[in-house]
Formats: sequence, C-alpha cells, structure tokens
Amino acid sequence: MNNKPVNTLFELVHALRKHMYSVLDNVNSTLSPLHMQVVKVIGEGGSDTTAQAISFRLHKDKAQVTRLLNALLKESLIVKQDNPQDKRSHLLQLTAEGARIYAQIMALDEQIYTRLREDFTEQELTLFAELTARMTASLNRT
Amino acid sequence: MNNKPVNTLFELVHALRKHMYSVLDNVNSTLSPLHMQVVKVIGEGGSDTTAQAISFRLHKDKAQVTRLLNALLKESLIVKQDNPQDKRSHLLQLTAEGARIYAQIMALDEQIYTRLREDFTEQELTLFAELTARMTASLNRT
DNA sequence: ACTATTAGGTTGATAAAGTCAACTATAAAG
DNA sequence: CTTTATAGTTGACTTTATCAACCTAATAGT
Repeated sequence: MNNKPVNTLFELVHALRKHMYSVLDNVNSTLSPLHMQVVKVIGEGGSDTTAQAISFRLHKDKAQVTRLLNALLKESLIVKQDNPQDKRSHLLQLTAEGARIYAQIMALDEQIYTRLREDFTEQELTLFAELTARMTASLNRT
Repeated sequence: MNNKPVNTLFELVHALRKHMYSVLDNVNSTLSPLHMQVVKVIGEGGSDTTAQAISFRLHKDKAQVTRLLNALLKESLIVKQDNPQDKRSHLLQLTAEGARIYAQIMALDEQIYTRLREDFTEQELTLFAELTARMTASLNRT
C-alpha cells in the first residue's frame, strides 16, 4: 500500500536497526549501540584511527565522539596512543577486550549478510548497493 | 571502497535526513523533524488518525507519541475529536495552520521525488522499492 | 621567522529522541 | 460480570544530537 521508495527505505532501516540492536544486547549490555559502532570503526581502522576519522565515518559531531571514546576508555576497550604525525590527536586501538567485542560485532554483521544472501542473489545485492550509492550522490548534488 | 549494501544504505539514509532537515528548517523552526513527521501522518490519515496509528506508522513508543501530540496541540496545529468508536482514544485532525505546514512538507517530499526521477528511471525506482521491501521481510522473518 | 588562520579535540549546556514501568479509563472476552 | 487486553498518559531516565567556547598544535601568508 505504501511502496514509495523513501517509505520502504525507512522501513528497512527500522528493521535493520531492530535486528542489530536485539543481537547487540547479547554482546555487551553496558554499551549503547553507538558505542559498538565506534568499536567497529576502530577495529576496522587497523591501528591508525583518529577521533575525526570516526566523526567522518559515522557522521557524528566531534564533541559526541569525544564522549563516546571516553566511555570506551573507561571500560578499557580502547587505548589512545600518541599520533606521531600530529601532536593534537591520538591513534585509537582496541584492547584485547575491545577486540573480543569487535569480533562479536563482526559475527553479527556476517550473520546479517548471510541472511541477505539466502534471500537475494549476488547480483541483486550489488544492484542494491549501486542504487543506494547513486541515490546518495543524487541527493548530495546541489 | 565501502560498497557493502548495509553501508551504502546508511549513507543514503544520512543523506536523505540531511536533505530533509535542511528544508524542514524553512517550514517551521519551533518544531522538530519528528513533530513534522507526525503532522504528515495526520495529514495523510484523512481525519481518522489515532495516536496509536501514529505509533505504528512511525514505530514510536506510545509515550513518545503522547508528548509529540501535546506539543502539536499546544501549537494549535492539530485538534483532538472524540472517537465515536472508542471512548479511550481520540481522532486527530489538522487545523488550518497544521494543514498549511502539511502542504509544505508534502511539497518537500515531492521535491525529493522530483530529484530522484531526474536521476533514475521509473523502473529503477520501482526496483529499489521492491528490493528494500524484500530486505525488510528478509530481516523480519525469524 | 612571525603573525593569522585553520584543524583536532575537549568541555559545558541543552535539545531531541527513545525506553520502560506504573497507572487510568475503557473495551472486549470468558 | 469479572478477568484480561487495549488506548493513552505520566514520570523518570538513557541515548543521541547540536552548538558554542575554548585550548593546543599545525599550516599559510607575508
């Protein structure tokens, strides 16, 4: 009944969030979904992730990123190293515990893709990625 | 570089939100984006929209909906009518001012679709809607 | 080199959005 | 006609988002 692209899109995002959050609950109950996303970015970043890299990647305000990182530091999931390239910033790395959580997040991620591959062909998934990327570009052009 | 479906999806949603919010600013500065979405749902609902219809449609907690509606009532954008079918609930309707804002939101909506139609064929948009709807179903199946 | 401007990050304050439990009043089922 | 479920409200709180002021280090302009 309501099959306009934007509506179906928001329904999908809602379904995806629900799916992710329900599984993330089992990973770590003290951290919020957003904290987990930060762990994920740092895990993917391969030891040279800065606060602003996270800010860009997740489209979050730098003030918010500072606070998210503080929480992760407090939980000892990450550590800050001096950035040899720039004394104002720090390089972020996962601790052993952080890496453990990162692995769980990755497993969840893979689980979602496994599900999608059951119900979609590789071509469909590629096409979907292409369409969404083109739409983003379309909306971003002035 | 990062063309996995889920990533492109979140990028798209971010672009869409940014696009929408920037235009919504011109519509009404005292109301939040979510308030506008509620106005939209009521406007589309054709004079028989209840609080829980909004809750379902937008996937929002009923407590949150109550507060959103209170704000709209305070701004005189909507009115509550007794629901003849059920004395516990009310039917929501836009006031003249609410309808004025609704029209602006619809115009924005149409503007987005105009943009998309410039850059996509009708087939592509239909295909996109189908793929997203199928993905939602895929994620929601147990 | 030396000032001016930019960039990375932190802090404070506040708004917007989301969550959950307890509660009132009707409605519907048994 | 009593249990049970539903529509909505209220309180309390967490999470996410926003914005300005600020500090320090990097970089540009002259």
